[in-house]
Amino acid sequence: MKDKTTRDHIVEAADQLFYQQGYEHTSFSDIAHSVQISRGNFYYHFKSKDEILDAVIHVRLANTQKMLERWEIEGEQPVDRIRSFIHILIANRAKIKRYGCPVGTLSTELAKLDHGSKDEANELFTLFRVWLRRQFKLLGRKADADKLAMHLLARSQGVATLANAFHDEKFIKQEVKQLDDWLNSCVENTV
Amino acid sequence: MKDKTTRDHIVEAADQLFYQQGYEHTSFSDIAHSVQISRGNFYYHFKSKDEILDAVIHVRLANTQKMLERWEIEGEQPVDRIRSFIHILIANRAKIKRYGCPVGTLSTELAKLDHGSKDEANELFTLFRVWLRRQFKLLGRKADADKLAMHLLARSQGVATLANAFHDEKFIKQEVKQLDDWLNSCVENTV
DNA sequence: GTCTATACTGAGATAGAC
DNA sequence: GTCTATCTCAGTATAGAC
Repeated sequence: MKDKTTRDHIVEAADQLFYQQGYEHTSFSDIAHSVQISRGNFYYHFKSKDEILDAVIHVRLANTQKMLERWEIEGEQPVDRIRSFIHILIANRAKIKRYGCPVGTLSTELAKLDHGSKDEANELFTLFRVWLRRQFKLLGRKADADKLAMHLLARSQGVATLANAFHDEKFIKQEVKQLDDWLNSCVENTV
Repeated sequence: MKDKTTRDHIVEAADQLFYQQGYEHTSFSDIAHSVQISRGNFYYHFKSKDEILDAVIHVRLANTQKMLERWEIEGEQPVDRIRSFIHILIANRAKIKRYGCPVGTLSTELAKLDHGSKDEANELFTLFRVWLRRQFKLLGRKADADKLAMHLLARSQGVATLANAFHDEKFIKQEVKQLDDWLNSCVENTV
């Protein structure tokens, strides 16, 4: 479990590079150079760039799933769990400022390329959406749980996009404060 | 004024293609094919792809400026003008569903490429930001006008990103309704 | 001012030696 | 499992004919 295979290293490097430079702009040479293996070598591990993307997406899906489960355990109340989601904006603010949201930017890029894996990439959004929806239901907002989940997702995306464009971390904090207030008002309006 | 030059046609075609396919993914061949000229030919008009991007950005900046001036004339009250901004989400919903927001997606892509023109592309955001800020000030929200402008920009971006990912026009309408309510509450809380 | 021919570059991909 | 060598192909760019 602890010894990472070369394949794992490739996926890990590709994951980072796809986030930082974008999928299309990242070449085999970039990944090979990052992993310190020859270009030809990793055709032994992956037959095409699409295959690497597929592997990256599945790693991200698995990691996201694990994170959500962790939040579920750590947060006693649904409100606390939703707050965990909101506060990744703060935790990851430096990276968001530089590269945007890893979920949103990949989704946007693959949509433009009309790439075959775009639906799988959007599953990342769905993972969050379903999880948030469940938390809002547990909160007592059965009727509009999905609406609230989508609203929160959209707000987070917008914050990431603008923080990236304006290179502004303070804006993230400003908006997170408003999101906290919004979340509290959701609790008060519980049915 | 009415006879468009070949150069204008190239910029127009590039503008569309950059929006639909992304900047990097659009090749010279794509543009040449769209304008019906030979590939080699437009090196007469533009020395590089970067130059075309630059021209496209400047056309977008000019068009945006004109649109903002139009809204300023058409809308009697600042509230009406801000509402004009909110409702481009509705007017352009079909394109947003397919390609996302033209401002946000270009900004995100150029940030990842670390492209030299990224700051110019972000000027598009600034144009909206400054204009919205002025409207909020006119509304009587002098103290937090910029905060409100950025908040509105972020919300719009988020809506566009998610509508694109989930291919969902109804979501746009749902969120625009909430933005209308939010705008009304801004007026009520006027100092 | 427009087009053809051509050269250069780098990315994606394969074969086969070690 | 890793390497080098090599191929193809598309995108970028230039020179010069018409």
